[in-house]
Amino acid sequence: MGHLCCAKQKVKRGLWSPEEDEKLIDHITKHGHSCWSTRCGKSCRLRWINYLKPDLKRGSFSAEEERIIIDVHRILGNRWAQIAKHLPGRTDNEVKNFWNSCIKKKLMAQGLDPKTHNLLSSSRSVTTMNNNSDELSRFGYGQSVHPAPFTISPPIKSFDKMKHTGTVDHCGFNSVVPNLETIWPPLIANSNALPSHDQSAEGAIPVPNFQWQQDNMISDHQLLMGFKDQMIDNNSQGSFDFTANGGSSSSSLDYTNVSSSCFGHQQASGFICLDENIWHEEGAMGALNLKQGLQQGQAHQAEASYATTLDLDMIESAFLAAEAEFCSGTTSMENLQWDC
DNA sequence: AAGCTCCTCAACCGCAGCGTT
DNA sequence: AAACGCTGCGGTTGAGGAGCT
Repeated sequence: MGHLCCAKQKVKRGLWSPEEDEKLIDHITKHGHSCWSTRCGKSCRLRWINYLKPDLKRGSFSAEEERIIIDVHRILGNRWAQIAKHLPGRTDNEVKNFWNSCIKKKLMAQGLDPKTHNLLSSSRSVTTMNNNSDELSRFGYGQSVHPAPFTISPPIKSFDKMKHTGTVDHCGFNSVVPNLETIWPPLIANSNALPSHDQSAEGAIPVPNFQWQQDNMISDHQLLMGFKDQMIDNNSQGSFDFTANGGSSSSSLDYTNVSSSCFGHQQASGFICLDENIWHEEGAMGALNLKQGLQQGQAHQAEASYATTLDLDMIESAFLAAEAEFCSGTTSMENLQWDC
């Protein structure tokens, strides 16, 4: 490996000796980390950032860290530095190595494309989604499916698709769309239906099942569902949780910048963009589980307001702001949110 | 024990963006 | 405006260790 600047400066390259590490630590202790000179500056900087900094967490990644990496990667892609900001004590290099050596393989073993987090299988030929057992079993519903991570599209891309692809033309999306109801009118909700999802999660409040339909799809790969004016506890943050119908798996969506509102507000609105693998993994049915902050007894109101008017410009600007905040690392996955 | 393969991860490369001259 | 240097990032490499035959 020829490091250009090293070759020019005729400085040492290769693995670092303990003595050099000591020297570097000593130098930084005395002079700070803004003066790189003797060894190649670039190499020193890297050594410090990736290995010597005192606040670095060593050792293997925890299950929680792994989950965070997968979840953030789903949103940001290979932006390792951004991902690492959500893992205190971990470096971008470390996260990248862990992804390449471990997580990638795990996802592939689950039949998921590590780049898109979608199913690798090309058997996606949804034309009509009926609530019958054949259709449901075709998409895994009612069977024992492996726990499926939910895939959330990067919000900006979602909007690009919504606004610019022909796929949504039939929904009238290219014209001025006064409300989201025009693109997902048939969220069938039966207010009397009993929830059948996992209610064991603390604070979970069930809402009636609804049925995914092709009309709810905003592109070949995405579904859209929305909510409006959901009652929120004044003192808590509203967050939303998708739970597989039947309770086979649960994946928090808190961080997906899909939830909205809530501090100091009584009501929240927003929408959720879901990738196709939810369709596949969870079958035709899903249940929205309003996890925390919602007041008991408000489930019907939440259900009834799925398909009501939302201002797209407002949502887009909220998305942009949320993404910027999220990418800057100033917002953790747990509290990413915005006011509507 | 030797040889081989596979895996991990520290380190390097090349590029882009930014500030300074 | 152009040249230059610095910094930060994502992709890639390869040394060394573990495991297997």
